[in-house]
Amino acid sequence: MPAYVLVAPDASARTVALVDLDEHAAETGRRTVPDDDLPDEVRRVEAAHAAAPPRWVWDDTRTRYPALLAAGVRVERCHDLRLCHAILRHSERAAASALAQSPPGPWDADAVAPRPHAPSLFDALDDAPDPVPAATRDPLAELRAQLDAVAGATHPGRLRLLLAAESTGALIAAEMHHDGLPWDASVHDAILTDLVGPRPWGGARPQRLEELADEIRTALVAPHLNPDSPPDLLRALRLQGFDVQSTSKWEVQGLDHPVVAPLLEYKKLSRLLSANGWAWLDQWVHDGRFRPDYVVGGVVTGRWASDGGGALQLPAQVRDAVRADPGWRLVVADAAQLEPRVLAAMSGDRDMAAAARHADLYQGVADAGVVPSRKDAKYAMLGAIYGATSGAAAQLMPHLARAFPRAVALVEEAARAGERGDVVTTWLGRSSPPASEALRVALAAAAGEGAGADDVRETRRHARDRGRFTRNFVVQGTAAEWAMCWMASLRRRLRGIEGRPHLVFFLHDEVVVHSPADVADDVATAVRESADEAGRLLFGDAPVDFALDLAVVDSYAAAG
DNA sequence: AGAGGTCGCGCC
DNA sequence: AGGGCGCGACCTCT
Repeated sequence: MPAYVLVAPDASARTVALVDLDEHAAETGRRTVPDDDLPDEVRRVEAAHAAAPPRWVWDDTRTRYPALLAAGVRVERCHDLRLCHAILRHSERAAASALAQSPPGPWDADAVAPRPHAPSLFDALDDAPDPVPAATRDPLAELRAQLDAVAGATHPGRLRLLLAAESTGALIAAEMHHDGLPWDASVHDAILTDLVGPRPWGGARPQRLEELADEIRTALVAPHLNPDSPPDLLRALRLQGFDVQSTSKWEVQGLDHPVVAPLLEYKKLSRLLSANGWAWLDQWVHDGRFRPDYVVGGVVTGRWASDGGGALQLPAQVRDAVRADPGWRLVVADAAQLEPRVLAAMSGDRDMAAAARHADLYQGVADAGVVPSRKDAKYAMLGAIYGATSGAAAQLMPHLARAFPRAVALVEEAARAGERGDVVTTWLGRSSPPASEALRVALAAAAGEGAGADDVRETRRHARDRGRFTRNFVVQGTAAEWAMCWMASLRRRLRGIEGRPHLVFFLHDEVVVHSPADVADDVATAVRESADEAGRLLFGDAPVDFALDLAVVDSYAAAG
């Protein structure tokens, strides 16, 4: 059993204590190490336990790890008390634990002052007190509370895996920020120049956008129209006799008018320019690297969010600027139709798993004769997962329910639970937020006598909204767990490959590894083996394949 | 002037 | 259609 090593701030927060902890046994060997010496101490301990790497237990990877990375230290494993507390606090599977039953304390998010940024000049002027000083948080006591909660949980093994995956995610997020995504600013500049003309001086509109703005004004007979103003645009469209409710792409597309083509192109280009234009390049790309902050656990379902630069929304148009360094390659892999595969595995639906044996799951469903075409299969499957209530997807649902009764029943039950106001839980044990107070009150009122018809209708609508959320939650959340296990497994394998190939990007069901060219094939193998391992870690021997689309490329745009 | 809300649209 | 996000721009309110 590997030793736990605890990093604990003392009252002054200037030193840390290292404690060898054998699970619940008494601590031994407490030693106090000044913050400045921590990188060397970590290096020493990691080397001493190379065979069975220690698990560093600390309050918050976001605040601890960057300094270690800057000093050239990589930690093998950790337990992030902040992230794990958040999971255990809300998980139905640990609801009976002392941790879950205790009142909100210093480890709960809203009680802890966020400290994502480096101390700045203004911190000294900020007289708002830290709601919970770090010294009131006792990492050793919290670790014990968390281990107790896991030990007493239903499915403790799954919960343990979730906490390990989440914590490794925190390590990876910090490492990806540290290493950065290779970004060629000259390629990015060329893409922009090609689309809209050279970068204008100051805040002026680039040439192509100015031309399009003129075309729009002419077509709408509105010489002073500002195409960036939705109200202006809406007024002008209505003056042309169109009964439109908004200026959205979807509504404009349906119109028959000369303004449509230039307006849609204008929207596309101005969007690109404002989101990922020259200003973005200036702000986010330095020394050939894009370094967003990844926010582990930033989405309720367990997906990551990002902070800065819109890292998880990089449009296809600029992906060609992601280039491997000379002598390096990008290994790009995404899990094909991850969510339906996850649904097949978690529901134990063997017929759906058989369809997932096909590298293209949707084609597999079509081939099985469930629906006429691949396109129908995709619509139906996404409809089942997202909760389509109308249109083609809803029409296909009965076919899907007949062919894959267990899979459809799983999402239907999740939806019904959400509509009742219940909490739902992913495969590994992350629970959804509770229903809003408003919904609970409304449900209780609607169940009583004398409820007005309008109120009942409104309550049903609200309940169905939440049902769609909980339906999706169990699948999206479990897919996020699979992805985290995939990435954690990959990280471990990459450490065994020469030349330090490293993860540089993660996007829900897709990873990018920056790899020395001569080991790129080994990396590709590691990516595939990791996907298999993730499937086994979550679902054991469930006969579901997790197919990957994988490419070894110089440019991100060349993948997929 | 600044905060907060909404729209619109990029990604999965 | 239907779930989850982030972010910039515009707009309104204070």
